[in-house]
Amino acid sequence: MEKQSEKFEAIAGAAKSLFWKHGIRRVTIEEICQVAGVSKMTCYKYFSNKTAIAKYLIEELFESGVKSYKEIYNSDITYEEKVKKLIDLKMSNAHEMSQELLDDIYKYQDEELSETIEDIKKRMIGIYLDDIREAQKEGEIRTDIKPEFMLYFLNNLTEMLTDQRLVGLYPNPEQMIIEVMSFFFYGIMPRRNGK
Amino acid sequence: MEKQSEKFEAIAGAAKSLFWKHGIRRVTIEEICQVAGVSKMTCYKYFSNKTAIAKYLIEELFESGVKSYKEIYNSDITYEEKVKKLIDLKMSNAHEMSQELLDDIYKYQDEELSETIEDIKKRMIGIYLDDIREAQKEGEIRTDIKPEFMLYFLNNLTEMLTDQRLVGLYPNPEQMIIEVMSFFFYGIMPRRNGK
DNA sequence: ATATAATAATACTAATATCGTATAATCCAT
DNA sequence: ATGGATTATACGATATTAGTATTATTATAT
Repeated sequence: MEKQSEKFEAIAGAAKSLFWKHGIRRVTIEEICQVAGVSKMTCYKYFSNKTAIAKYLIEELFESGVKSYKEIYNSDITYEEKVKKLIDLKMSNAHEMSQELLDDIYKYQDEELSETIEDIKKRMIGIYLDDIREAQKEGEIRTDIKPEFMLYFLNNLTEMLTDQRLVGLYPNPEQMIIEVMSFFFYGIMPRRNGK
Repeated sequence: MEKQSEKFEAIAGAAKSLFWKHGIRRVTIEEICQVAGVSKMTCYKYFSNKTAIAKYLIEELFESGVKSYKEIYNSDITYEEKVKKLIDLKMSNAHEMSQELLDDIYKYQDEELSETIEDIKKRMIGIYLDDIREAQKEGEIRTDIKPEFMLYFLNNLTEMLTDQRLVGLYPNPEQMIIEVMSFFFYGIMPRRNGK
């Protein structure tokens, strides 16, 4: 898998646009080659099969995702700001891999691909949980909250933020995020003084 | 092809949503059955094969399209109003069959399906041309314009109206249609008096 | 210009997927 | 309970796709 080759990128790009549109099952190698403007032989030079392409794309997506996440998490802003920025990030990247595509991948029933995704999920959860625990140590979050609960709740939150029934209640997404964030940090009790 | 059966509609609906999303080639009969919640045998009871389903859907679309068109064309409003309403109709129905789907159908290389579409195109052109000629007789349109040119130009117009480069020039689609319509009816010369 | 490496084009077989049908089991209204 | 419709399952025939081998073409460096 030698990277930064023009052909390699062409194949990856073509595969991504096709996979993201139709799922993996429906797309054939030859189709990818055609869109990439590359012969089948060249494709097999870089990837052993369709799964390998999908695996590469998913891992690449994960890596760039973690990179963006870490950039925000390690930046020198308040915790509240970080959470807000992370939510913004997640919302703007919502199209990156839709639930529909994930479902399609699972339906595709490829052992290796499913494992890759499970593995990535575990790694992401690990990263998040570590950071939550760190935040607890730093006094940013109440320590009597289970990190796992917090993570679960955050996931739920991002789902809520794309739910049209909620979105419709606010004049714009910004307003919605501010209100949800405020609830997330301070609960429903009247706001206390200071931080 | 007995219509108004529950199963029949389920199959047609499932096929439509799948075809419209992925094109015809990528979708299998069994997949349609699964989404429709119907067994394969039942599917074959109503349709002899995938092409037959697609053909039915396309013809149905055409018929309802012609119906909407005729409703507007035969209504008791000015010609200018009719054209505006027809453009509105076409724009709101733009998703009904995208150029992308049409391309996909041609790529699918099914003789019967291509013939069906060609046939429908011809019938639509016939209807439009007849109505244009009638409008010329009624004095609604200059008689020194070839009906075929007018039809060609109208098609071009509707394409323009979905072109983002044009859409971006106006605060809203309404404004755009008004300006384009005005140009269509009166050309670029300063507006004359009366109709 | 020529040799060399990379890529494309073509053809091909094996594996896989899909089609379309037959059959038996199941559901469901009367 | 019975008949009609539907499903579930299995199946062979067909079509598609995967992956590889071979030859032709193109690009590139010398």
